[in-house]
This record gives sequence, C-alpha cells and structure tokens, in this order.
Amino acid sequence: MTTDGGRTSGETLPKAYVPADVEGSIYERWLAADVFAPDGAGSRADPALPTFTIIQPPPNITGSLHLGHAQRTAVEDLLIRHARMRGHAALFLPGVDHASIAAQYVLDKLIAADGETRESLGRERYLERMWTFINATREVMLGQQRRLGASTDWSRLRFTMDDGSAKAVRVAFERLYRDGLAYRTEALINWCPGCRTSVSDLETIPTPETGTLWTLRYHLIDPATGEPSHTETVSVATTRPETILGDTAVAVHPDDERYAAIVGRTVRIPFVERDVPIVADEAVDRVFGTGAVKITPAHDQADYELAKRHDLPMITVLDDAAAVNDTGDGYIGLNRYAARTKIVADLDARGDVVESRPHEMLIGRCQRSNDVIEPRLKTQWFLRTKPLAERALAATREGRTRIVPERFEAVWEHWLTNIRDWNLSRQLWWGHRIPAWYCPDGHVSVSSAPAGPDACEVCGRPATELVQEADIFDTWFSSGLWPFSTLGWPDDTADLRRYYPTSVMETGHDILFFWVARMMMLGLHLTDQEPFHIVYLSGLIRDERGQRMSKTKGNVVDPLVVMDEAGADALRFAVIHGATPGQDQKFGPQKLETGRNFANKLWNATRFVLGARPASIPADPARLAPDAMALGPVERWIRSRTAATIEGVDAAIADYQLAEVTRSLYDGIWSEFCDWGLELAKARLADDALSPAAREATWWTLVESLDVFVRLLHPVMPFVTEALWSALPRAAGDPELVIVAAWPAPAARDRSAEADVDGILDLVRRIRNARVEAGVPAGAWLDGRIAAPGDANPLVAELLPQIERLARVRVTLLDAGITKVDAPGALSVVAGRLQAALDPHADPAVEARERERLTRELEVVEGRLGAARARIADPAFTGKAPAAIVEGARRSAADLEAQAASLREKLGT
RNA sequence: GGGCGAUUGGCUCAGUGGUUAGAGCACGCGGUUCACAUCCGCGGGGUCACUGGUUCGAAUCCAGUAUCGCCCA
Repeated sequence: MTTDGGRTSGETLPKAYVPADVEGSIYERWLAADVFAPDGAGSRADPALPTFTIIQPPPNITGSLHLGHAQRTAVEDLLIRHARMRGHAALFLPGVDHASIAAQYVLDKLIAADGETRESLGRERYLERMWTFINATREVMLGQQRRLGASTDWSRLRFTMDDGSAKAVRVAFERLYRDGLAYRTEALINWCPGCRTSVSDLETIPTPETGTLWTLRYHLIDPATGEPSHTETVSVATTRPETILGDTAVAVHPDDERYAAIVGRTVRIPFVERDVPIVADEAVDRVFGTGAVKITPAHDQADYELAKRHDLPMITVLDDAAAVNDTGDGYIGLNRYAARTKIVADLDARGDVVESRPHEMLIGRCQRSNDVIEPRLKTQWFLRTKPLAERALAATREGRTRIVPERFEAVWEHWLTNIRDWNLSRQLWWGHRIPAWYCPDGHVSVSSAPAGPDACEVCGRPATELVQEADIFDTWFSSGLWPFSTLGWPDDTADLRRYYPTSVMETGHDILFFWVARMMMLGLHLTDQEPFHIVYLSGLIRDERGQRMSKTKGNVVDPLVVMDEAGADALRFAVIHGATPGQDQKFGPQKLETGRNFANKLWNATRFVLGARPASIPADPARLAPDAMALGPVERWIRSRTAATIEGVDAAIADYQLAEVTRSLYDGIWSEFCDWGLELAKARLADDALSPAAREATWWTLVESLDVFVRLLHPVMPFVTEALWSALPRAAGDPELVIVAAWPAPAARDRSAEADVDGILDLVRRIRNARVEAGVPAGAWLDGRIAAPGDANPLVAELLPQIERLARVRVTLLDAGITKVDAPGALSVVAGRLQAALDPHADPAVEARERERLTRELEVVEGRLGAARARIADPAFTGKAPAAIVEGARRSAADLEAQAASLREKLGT
C-alpha cells in the first residue's frame, strides 16, 4: 500500500474490507489530529454556530460494557459526529460512574474470596481496595469505548468520585439544605438486609410471589378483668406473623358492621403481652382476609401511614440483618423467616392459628442483591421533591425540553406528579459522604467546605467536637448533577458558559426516573436552566429471543467479541439500524452481517471507481467537480439520486429517526448507486466512442457521489468511511480526515433526469424478468428491436449501450414515428411508452413459455383495469377525492387499458 | 387496579389517509459479464391480530376485544 500524507492510492485497495486492519490506526489518527475536543488543534468548528453537547451517561465502573452501552454510544457518537461535520463545536464528554451499591456488592464478593469482609478491613482499607479495583476496571471500559470509535473528548474525561464532582455534590447539598429542600428525619425506608443499606423506592422491585396468608386469633381484653378473654377474639389476616412482635394496633374499616362493636376496645398481642387498641380506618380493605388487620407501623408502609393518622407507637423489632432484636423476647437473633416459623408454631400451640393458605402477593426485592426489602424506621437525609418536580414538569410542558419519543412524556408526567421525597442516605462507604456534622447537643451543621464547618452553626462548639455523618449519598445524587458538574459547576467556568445547557441527553428509557428526572430537577434548581434540550430515549437491547440480557441468564453479548468478528462499523450499523426511539430491539448475530456486508459493498464500489479512472485523468488528481456541459442522463440521474439520499438522511436525523438514517443510506448506496448507477456508468466508462470529456464527467460524477456517501455514512460507520476518504481524491479545502469534513449540503434534484432514466430502468427490469420467465439461458445475448416513440427516442438512443449491457440484448432502435414492435414468436416487453421485442432464436419452448407469461400478465392487468375503471366511474370518488388523485387514477386506467390492448394484440386474441 | 407499547411474509422489522403494503435475513431457480460470492439476476410468500365505526378511499384515524411485553400503584 502506498501512502501519501496519510492517503492511500486507490488502485491498491485490498479486495475486501478488513476492519481489523484499519480500525486501530484510524482511531490513533483521530487522536493525533486532536479532533475530538471541540477546541482541539484539529477542530474545524465554526465559532459562529451554537455549540452541541452530549454528556455521556457514565457507565457503572464495575462492569465491562455490554451491547446496551455499545448501542447508546453508537447513537450518541452518531449525533456528535453529525453535529461536528456540520461545523458545530461538538463536545462529547465521557465519564464513569462510581456506582456505590453495585461496586460494594462486587468488591464484597471479591474480598470474601480472601476471607475478608467490609468490617474486617475497616472503612479506610476497604476504600483503598476499592480504588485499586476500579482503577483497573475503568481502563477496560475506556478501551471498549475506543474500540467502538467513540469520538469523546478524553481531555475532559470525568469520574463521579473525582474532586470536581465531590465539590459539586457538597455545594449542591448545602444549597438544597439552605433552601429548605434537604432535610433529616426518621421515616420508614426501604432497607436491604443483604446490602445493609437503605435503598430508594425505585430500587425496590415489586416481585410477584406465592406466600402464605395466615389468619390469627387475637384475644380481646375483658374490661372487667383487664385480662384477655377466652371467648371474645378477633381474627386478623397477615402474611408476616413475625411482625406480631411490633404490632401496635388492630385495624378495621369504619363501615364494617362485623367489627363496629369492638372498635375502641383493646386486644393483647401474644408473646410481647402488649395491649393495643382496635382502630377504624378507611384504608382497611374489608374484603381482604377477615377484614381485620394487625398494624406494625415500623415494618410496613401502609401500617406506617395508618399509625401516623392514629398516633400509634412504632416499635422496631428487626435489626440491620433483619433478625429479631431485643424487643422480641424468646425470638431474639432469629432471622425473619425462622422467627416466622417459630411464631406460627407457638401460636398454633395456643390454638390461635385459624387458617393458613397460599397467597399471591408482591414482595419488594432489592434491585442489586435480590434480598427481600425490609421496611424499617431510620433517620435519613431526604430531598423534598415536590417543588423541584413542578419545575421539571413545566420544562417539558412548555417545550424547553423535548422527550423523544413523545409518548414518554405521559410517563414522565405521571411519575413527577406523584413523586415522593427522595431518600438520599446510604449506609455504604464507597461514595460521597454526606457533608453534615452533628454536635453533642444534636445540632446539625452542613458545610460545603472541604474540611467541613469550623464550628457548630447553632451553638458554636468547635469543629473538634462535631462528628460527621457516616452515611454517603445515593449514587444518583452525584449523577443528578452530572450535566453541569462535569463542566465545572459550581465554579463559573468557561466550559460551563460555553457548553451548558447541553443539547441531547441520550439514555435508556429504563432510567427516565432514576436519572433523567433527577438531573432535570437538580439542574433547574441549581443552575436555573434545563440541563438539556432533547431527551432521546433508547430502547433496550434484548437477545435473539427477546429476553433481557443479564449475566445471570448468561445471554450477555460482549461487544468486543462482536467487533472482533465483524468490526466496529458493523456493530454500530446493526444497533443503529434497529434503533426506533423508545422501542426495544432484538439482537442476533445475523444482524451484524448486514452492516459488515454493507461496509464491504461501499469499499468495493470505491475500489471499482478508483480503478476505472479514465486514462486522461492523472493518478493522483486534484479533485474536480464534473463538467456540467458533459453530463448526460446517467450522470444527472446519479447526481439527483444522491441528492435524494442527502434529503432522506437529513430528514431522518432532524427527526431523530436514526434507523431511518441507515435505511436511507443502505438504499441510496446499495440499491441505487451500486445496483444501477455504477452499472449504468460502466458502459460509458468503457465506451471508446465517447469523448474523453464525457468519460471524465462520468468518473467525476461517481467520485462526487462516493464523496457524499462517505460523508453521510461517517457518523454511522466512522472507520470504513475514514479509510475510504483517504483513498478518494479530495477537493481543495477538504481536510485530511472525514471526521472533520463538511456535512454534504442539500443539492438540487433533477426530476426530469430521474423520470427519464427510471423509465429506462423499468424497461431493463421487465426484459430481465421476461427472459427468466421464458427460460432464456442467463448468459445468452438476445437480438431484438425497441420502439421508442416521440421524444423518448433520442433518450433511448443515448442510453442504448446501457440497455444492452444491463438487459444482455443487442437491439435496434426503431424510428421515432413507430409506437409498437410487431413480435410474432418473440419476447414482448412493454414499459410505459417503450416496447421491446426480443428474438428467442426460434426456440419453441421459449415461445410457448412466453405465451403463458403474456397470458398471466394479461389476467393481472385486466384485473387491475377492472378495479381502476370501477374507481373512476364512481361519482363518490370523482366528486370527493382531490383532483390530483382523480387525475392520477384516470391516467392509471388509461395506461392499463393500453397495456391490455397491447398484450391482447401480441397474443392474437 | 391505572397507564404505555407491540401485534404487517417463515424470522427481524419499516411503513401515521391515496393506484398493485416494502426491506434485510431465510427460501426456490439461475449466474466464472474485467468492484464485490461479504456478490449479481429473477421469483414464490402477507385477507397488515380480531370486531365494529368514520371516510370516496383505512395497515394507517376512532371505539372495543384478544394475546404478549413494559411502567406505575
């Protein structure tokens, strides 16, 4: 391979595109040219245009990237490369998320192999281990991004645990605290006994399971004796008998006549021997179980709400491991399930188990560890979300931020309208420690200063007497600041002013609430601006059978393996091709082939064109536009169809219909340019009778279209297009790298050339079809005649070499005054005004099959003709349909009539 | 319980009122034409889930039903 300033001479392009041979070096060239950073040395951004920013959703530090990441990165990179080529300063800012709970989950398993635990190591050594661990996984992930061709600005790479992010977290929290939005209180939270931390509502997954519904008998207190009655009882239904230890009431519906008489009396809770009231509350479901329920406010959300209404005590009976604590004499230390078994047995021994039966219910499980979530009371930091949510809602309602696809706005509305306060506290070590300090008198001091407060903000005690909150923030809190913390907020940096608010936030629809909503709420409050203008929601990638990919199912596809097999471009093409916004897509190995073949197709088309350079053009020519004077119908058709492809791609991108982008390119490049354009051009390039100027114009037309295709396809398939760009002649002013080349400008269509050549192509298709149907050997050249009346005649005359080559015929063009060809025993083809008769060389079998073919065709045409006639004869249609449609229908009927007549004539009927 | 989505050829999916519903893969037949067999040509295959409605005209709009999936409670 010869090179000249990074360029490859065309004639030496290898016969097939081999991604592995070019991908690595191309990425190195981009890096060396410093073209990823919008302000890099190689940037060609127009300072007059608005900036275009995508902050990459930071992948979880613990994982290697899966196909979902690959798909999202491909979408983001497509948008960024497109904006960059259009001259915008395009910032694609990469990042990595520390993922507190997930990282601890993974590291705990790792250290368990060494016989260690979080506690045995202690906070400090544990965090050292974590840094070692994540520094390694981070490199793996970033390498995967490079393999994909992500044009991220590595100079701005951020990590959610770096100093800038830490500062943003502290300042944000202090602001929210001072504004009265962050507050600390004891409340019922979701506790994961496995992870030993609280988790948010969103991380608690309702899971359908079959449990047991027990009916238990509680004894009413006899007012006379103050002791439990043997005869007066109330039966309560419960799925969690072990929480009896924390019961503080029995509740019934106020209108339930069965229990009206006992409301206000008390029952004795077994084992703990506590007397509790029977209360009436509308929240009780009369048809559930017996209609009476036990109330355990410290371990059930509904009971908690009810208890608050009735001012009932709340007794916590389970500890951090969800084992019975010291309030449960006789059961201390038993875990939830052992306690349940024993309590049921003990109640049964007393004769107080009335019934037990299977029961379908929803159990909250930890998104991370799958442990059953235990609701319990904890003092935590919360964020008041109502006022924040209102601003977020206004942003979408008033159109300052648009969600794509639009239908997710309804989901967004619903969630934000019914939002609950956000529990920010996590009892974990890996993350941002909450910057709150407590003094011995219980005063709270919040400080964003790195060293904390100088003194208690209430009583002035010195800092040495203050103790910092041990808990850390929910990881999503730092993620929620990501669109601006990455750009330097809270400092008023040049980047923040230039690149914020960001343009598009691309992410999976599964984290619309987790992440997008929180960024919007925090962004609006802290920066007074919507953090992004467009939210583009990708669907999830599923396996071939439509199942969600997960490590436990073992159906995860490794993007690196895929790229080794088919190349990064093929993977990108495949995932973009299936990317309908918000719609999940199935992914199987066969989907890669389309992209792989497509890259090879464009490669070979370029290889052909470069090799077909007319001798009159020098080997390494300065790029010229085709000479307008020398353009024939073929060139004009190619140029117009290329313009149509530009239109299609532009419209699709503007509408975020990214799959449509790949379809437009695939059709434009393969089905039109390669299948027809190149084939039409071949006859001209090989035609010695043609003037050198005409042949040069043909060649430059092909080069021009390839140049456009390479640019248009670049955002989807950056590697193969960059490789081909090196091989193609470049115009003066074009950069050495297509990544910074200008996006193709819209070009004028040439409708008359399109119509002219399309008519010729129709004739060719029909001849090919007739040949095969009549059983003409594929390689045979047929002689024949073509009738092309009127002004169609010169066109056919000009394109006769193309017709002959593509249809494999040798034909005589009849005089312009002749409208039809007589064809006894010949293959007859009608394509609009054009007719052809081809001599089957007296093969009787061919003649017989031709009669059959014409008969079948006549049937079809007559069927359509009947429908068309009925249509235009219907006064309802002609009276009410638009004139253009009626006119079209009339023309169509006339055409069919002519066709039918022609066919009948040929058949002699 | 509420909401959303999907339902189009064997498979995966396009197609948001206008002649005859498209593509890729798969399938069948043919092909050593000097870019590409990762290819080329031709073909078979769909009452567009169902029912009703609106309309001159419905895969497309409306109402309902069914199946599958997702989200929320």
